[in-house]
Amino acid sequence: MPNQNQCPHGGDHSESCDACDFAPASVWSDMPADFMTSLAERKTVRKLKRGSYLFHQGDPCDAVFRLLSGVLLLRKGDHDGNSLVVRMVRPGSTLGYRALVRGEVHSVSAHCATEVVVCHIPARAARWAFEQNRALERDFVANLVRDIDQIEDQALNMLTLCVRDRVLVLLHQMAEHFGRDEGEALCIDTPVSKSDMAAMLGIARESMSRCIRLIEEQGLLRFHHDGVVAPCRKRFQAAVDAILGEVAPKSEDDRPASNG
Amino acid sequence: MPNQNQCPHGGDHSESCDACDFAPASVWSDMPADFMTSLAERKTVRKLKRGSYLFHQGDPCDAVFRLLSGVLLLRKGDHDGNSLVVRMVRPGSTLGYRALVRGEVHSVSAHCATEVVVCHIPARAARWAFEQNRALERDFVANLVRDIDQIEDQALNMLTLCVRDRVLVLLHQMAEHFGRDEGEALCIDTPVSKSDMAAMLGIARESMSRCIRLIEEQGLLRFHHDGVVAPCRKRFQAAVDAILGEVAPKSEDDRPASNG
DNA sequence: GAACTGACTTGACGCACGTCATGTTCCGCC
DNA sequence: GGCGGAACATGACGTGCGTCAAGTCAGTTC
Repeated sequence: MPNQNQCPHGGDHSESCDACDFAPASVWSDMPADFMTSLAERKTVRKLKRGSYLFHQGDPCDAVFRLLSGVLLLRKGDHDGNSLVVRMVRPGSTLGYRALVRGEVHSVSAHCATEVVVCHIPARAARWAFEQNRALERDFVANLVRDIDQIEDQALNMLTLCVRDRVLVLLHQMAEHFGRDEGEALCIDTPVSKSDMAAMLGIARESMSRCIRLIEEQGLLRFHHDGVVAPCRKRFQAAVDAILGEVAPKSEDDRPASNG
Repeated sequence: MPNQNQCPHGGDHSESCDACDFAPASVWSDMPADFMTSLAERKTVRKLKRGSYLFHQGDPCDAVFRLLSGVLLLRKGDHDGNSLVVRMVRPGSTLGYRALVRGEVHSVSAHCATEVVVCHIPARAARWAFEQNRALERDFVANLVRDIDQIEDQALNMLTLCVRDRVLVLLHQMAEHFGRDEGEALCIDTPVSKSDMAAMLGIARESMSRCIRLIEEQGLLRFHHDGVVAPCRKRFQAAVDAILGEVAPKSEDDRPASNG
């Protein structure tokens, strides 16, 4: 992968907002400078506290957002405690695009799992940007497709896996973005609470607790209040591979599968 | 060796091929005539028997398809019996677009629940079409977004609803497209078997059977080998409303359902 | 420190649903 | 007609997980 263009926020711009969108590995990263400057004039930065909402399910969609820092949880259902977390949004992602395309209302609520900083791009500015720049739109579509794939995979996991396996898979996914190696071990700085994780998996908080104990007894992971540690990364990886291997064999070999 | 009637351009189907994409309520319907003519030269019609596959999970994506008649089930998992049905594709829909965007392989298998006729549009022709016609691409993206919403709703239902409710909701969705009024009653000509429905809901076939008996005892529906009948449409509707009202307190279901 | 509060844990219990095993019905085929 | 194989149905049984109810722990406030 091409390693990486630095953020050109060399001090030309007084606000962090002006720098935000030049982060690497973003749909915005390849846009011409004048285009970005022009876009920068139309956007603002917002900071939200943990627990607050960026937008609610049912709100009209009047902007797209790029998440600069923190973690958002997209919740569906009643915007009170019992909702289900559809997706976790990490820094660098842009959201609200779907509702923009639909031109309707948000189908999810965006809940701040941590303190959050977002770049707010008004719908008109976003539409203008797409009009100006077809490559940008293409990138968004590609993101959209990735989203669907992810959602489908997740839905499949939810339906086919038991709670223990769901927890392991979720933490494995989190490790991709929040994990760091420490010798043999793998430390995952989970940005969300255990309750939130339960909501992401569509399970009861109590089940989550029981499951945590089970996983700890099996020696796969150790849970602390500020994160999760896999004492042996390979063992953890092997466990996850075993889970996902069963669901999607994907290989060509037609096993006899003498079912029944 | 399965004898898939691969129907090349020519023979009896050449005419229907040229006509196929001009069906109303389609992403293709607003395209200029010369554009469509040009596109028509690049596509072919294929006919597949019930039970065969249009493409398999893992196959490279080399085309998009528009379903002309019949019903396809997009399955995920092992391509044997135990797979889960991710989505049902009805005539008029175009599929394979996501894999085209990704430029990778199909993430699902397309299984013919009935005899099926599709219009086969090679990937290059599709890309050419998008290049030529931005509105077409926009429409596809809009479809994509609708897909996501649908998948998310479905996933939410799967997680939150009990089996009985899932069955009722599924049949309610089917009624939108395959239902017809007969006085007080509502007849749903289900294009898929009960086993397939079970796979769509992620439940065991036996659970489906038990659930059918329960629903019949409650007088909501009556199942026959060639379809399902709701003796009283309003009562059925009320039952579904009660189910969805709890889960999604937002505004009512607003699907154009313009396709026939 | 004590009291309070929210996040998490633990146990008891029940039920919905999957699994296994065995009918039953339907339908094509010789 | 009778046979054989799908598709479906039914019953027995085990269990995973949700629910309820209590208990523990950590961080806050006074």
